[in-house]
Amino acid sequence: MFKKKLKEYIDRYVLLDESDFEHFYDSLSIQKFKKKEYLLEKGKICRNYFFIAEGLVRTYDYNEKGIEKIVQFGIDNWWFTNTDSFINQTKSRLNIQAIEETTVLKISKETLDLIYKEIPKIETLFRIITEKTLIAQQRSSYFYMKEDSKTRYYHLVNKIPEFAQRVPQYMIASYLDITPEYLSELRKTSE
Amino acid sequence: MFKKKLKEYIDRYVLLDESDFEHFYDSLSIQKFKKKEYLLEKGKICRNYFFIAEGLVRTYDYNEKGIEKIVQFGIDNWWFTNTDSFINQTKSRLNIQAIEETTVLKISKETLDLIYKEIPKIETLFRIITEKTLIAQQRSSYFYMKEDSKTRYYHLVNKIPEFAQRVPQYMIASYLDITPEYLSELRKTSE
DNA sequence: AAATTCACTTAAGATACCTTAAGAACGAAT
DNA sequence: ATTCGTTCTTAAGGTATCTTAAGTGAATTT
Repeated sequence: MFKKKLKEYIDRYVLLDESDFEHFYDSLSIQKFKKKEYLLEKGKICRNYFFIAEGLVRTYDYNEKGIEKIVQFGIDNWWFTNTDSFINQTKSRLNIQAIEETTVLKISKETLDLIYKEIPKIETLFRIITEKTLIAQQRSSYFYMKEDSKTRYYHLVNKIPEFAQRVPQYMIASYLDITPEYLSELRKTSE
Repeated sequence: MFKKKLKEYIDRYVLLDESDFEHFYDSLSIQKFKKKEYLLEKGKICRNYFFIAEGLVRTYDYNEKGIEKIVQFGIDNWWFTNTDSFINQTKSRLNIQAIEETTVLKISKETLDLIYKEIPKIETLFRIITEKTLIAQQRSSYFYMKEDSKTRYYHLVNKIPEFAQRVPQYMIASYLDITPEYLSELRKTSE
C-alpha cells in the first residue's frame, strides 16, 4: 500500500538500500484529512513536507475582493508543501486544503534536515524533487503567460484529464484565472 | 574580483573549506558576452549553469504573433540557466540573451554531476539555490496572477529599482505581460 | 418531503487592455 | 550635420474578460 507506493516513487530517482529506506520511512508519519480539512492554514508555519499517498489538495488564497485564487493543485504520488513557508519556516500566505479525502505521509523540517546528513541520497532525492517542481512551475507559468484563457482551458482538459474530472468547474476557473461565468461561456462556444 | 564574488556568494549558504572551493572554482570557466549576444539559443541544449559575475540577461521567446515575451531577468550574483533544458539536457524552448555586456562563470552538466559526488557540500549548495529559485518563481507567479498590471508595474519599479533603471521600457512591458503602449498609458495616469 | 445551499448557466452592460497608426525624442551611423 | 533606427508616446476604435443579477437543477440539510 502506501509504503510500497513511496518505495516505487523513490526508486525512480535514486538507488536506496533497504535499511536506508526503512530508516527514512520510519521518520514519516501518516495522516488522514477529510474533504475540506486543512493541511496548512494561512498565517501558520508549514512544518511538514507531504507525500500525497492518495487524494487531491489545493493551495489557495483570497484576493482583495475576497475571491478564492487557487495557485496549485496536488495529486496522488506528489511531494507537496508550501515551499516558501517550509524552507524558511515563516508564516504561510497560503492555505493548503484537501479537496477529496486525502492520506499523506509527512516529514517535519527538522527531521528532514537530520536525514539529509544521515542519508545523503535522500538529499539527492529532494534536490531532484525540487528541480522537477521548479521545472513544472516554470513550464506552467510560461504557458499561462503566453496563452489566452481558451487555450489554457483546453490544455488543462486535454492534457490533464484527471483534474477536469475530479475538480469542480469553479476551482478550475479560479486556477485558470478567469471567472466561473466566463468559463461557462468558453465551454459553450467551442463544441 | 569574480573569484571573490563567488566565494562570498557560496559562504552565505554553505561552509566550504579552501581546497574544496579551489577545486570547484577550477571546474568553472569564464566567458564574456557582448550586448545582444546569446548565452543560449532556442532549439539548442543548455549545456551550462551560469554564475552572472557582472551584467544583465533575459530569457525570452516569441508568441504566435511574433512578439517577444520575456519570462525572466537575471542579474549580477545570480546563478542562472534554463533549468528545464539544463537538467533534462533537452532542446531549449527559450533564448537567453545578454542585455548588457555580461561576464559569467559557467559549469557544464557533466562537470557539475561529478562535483556533486566529490564535494557533497556543492550538492547541498545547489539544492539550496534550486529551493531559492523555486520560491522566487512561485512568489512572482502568484503575485502576477493576483495583481493587475498597474500594481505589477509599481511593484517592479519600487521593489526592484535596479531593473527599472537598467532595462528598457519595452522589455519591462513584455515581462509584465502588457503592450508598451499600455505601459506608457499607465505611467501617464498615475503621475 | 420541504427547505436550503451549492454548482453551474445565461445575458447585459462595464472595463481593462489590445491593435493600429502616426508622431516625437533620442542616440548611432554615415 | 544629416540620416536612420530605436524607444517611447498619444489617440481612436476594438475585443476579451469581468461584474452583476437572476434562474435552474442537483445535492444536502432539516
